[in-house]
Amino acid sequence: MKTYNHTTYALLGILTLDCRTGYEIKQLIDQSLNHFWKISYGQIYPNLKKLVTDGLATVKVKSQDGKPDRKEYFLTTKGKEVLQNWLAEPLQQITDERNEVLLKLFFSRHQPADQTQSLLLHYKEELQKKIDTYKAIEEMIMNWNPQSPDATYWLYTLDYGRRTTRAAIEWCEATIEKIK
Amino acid sequence: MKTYNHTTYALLGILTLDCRTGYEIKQLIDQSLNHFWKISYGQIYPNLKKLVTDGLATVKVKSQDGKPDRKEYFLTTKGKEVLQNWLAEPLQQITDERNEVLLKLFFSRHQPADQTQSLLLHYKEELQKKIDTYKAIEEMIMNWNPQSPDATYWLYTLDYGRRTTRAAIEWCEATIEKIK
DNA sequence: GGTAACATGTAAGATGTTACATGATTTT
DNA sequence: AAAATCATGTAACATCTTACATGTTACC
Repeated sequence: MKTYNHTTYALLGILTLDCRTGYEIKQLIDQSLNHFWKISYGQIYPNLKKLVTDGLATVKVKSQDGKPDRKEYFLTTKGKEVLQNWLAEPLQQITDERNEVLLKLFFSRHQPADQTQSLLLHYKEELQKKIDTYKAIEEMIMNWNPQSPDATYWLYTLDYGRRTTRAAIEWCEATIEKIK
Repeated sequence: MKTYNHTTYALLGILTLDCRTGYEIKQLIDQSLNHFWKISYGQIYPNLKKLVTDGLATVKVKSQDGKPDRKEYFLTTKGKEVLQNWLAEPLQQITDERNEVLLKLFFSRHQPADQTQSLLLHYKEELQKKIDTYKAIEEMIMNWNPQSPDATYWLYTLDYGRRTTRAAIEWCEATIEKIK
């Protein structure tokens, strides 16, 4: 069985929603997957094209008056199959963490203690902003369609973000105290 | 001020330890930074070379009998400065998460509930293995040199891993329950 | 005799980011 | 008049992974 990259799977998943153009996909990701998955136009457009050549999607060009043309993408049966097969596959990586704060902290004996403290303080503030974003995402999901069978799963991913971010904030506080 | 990539900063940091060759660096990272920073030989060797051409390190070739030649790298004053400047800089990204489990979960209405449960169960098991690794890393740090001024910071990074992983495990348990 | 540990490296390919390019309409 | 929104895309570059290539010694 052929394998595709993660970007492809993300696109296949999003196409099961009513999200059809590159532009819409980018927006949806920025609004609801952004906390655990990012994607740029430089990935979206070439990969959408590839979906079509691989037979995973079809495309229809729609002219709109007053607005630019839209290229609407639709999953094929094969595309849906590939998505479901991927879901059923075991995980490849658990987490692909690359944490810049921890990298800096690891070498922090080479800087004064107060500099390390402000590093952690800054990090804590960013994490608190993240918590605020989660609130905004939750509201967006609820406004969108809370009865949708998708919504339940989306809220689970949010809960993950909240719990782990909260744990990280607590770690920040504890570590700032220890450094004092 | 010129900027370098993260791999370069990681190498500069490691060269402040008594870790001098590409091989040793790889080992150290696999043993103690691995939970938040990974690196491959394909990054290490070319980047070490670049450190020298950029004037951040010098290299001495040592012949050993019975063993292959070692190329030992040493930080220059400029190298130490670049490291310290980077430590003092504000963070570029908070976290660069790309979480495959969450990506799958986000689209999990396209698979049966029991498949999603086993996805989470598998994830939970992997997280528990991670907790075990933290224990092993802690022992390694304590055996190495617990009095070292570095060790304190290393333990902080470990604590981060433990706290956030524990939170993730709790989330797994709660979410598996909810899906039932 | 085989494998693990020691040791250095390259080449190809996959993947991702950033900046640029275009252009209409709508809102401020 | 300027900026934001809608909409599509590319090219250059940065970065990372994987597989391959090479060779010795020590241990089982």
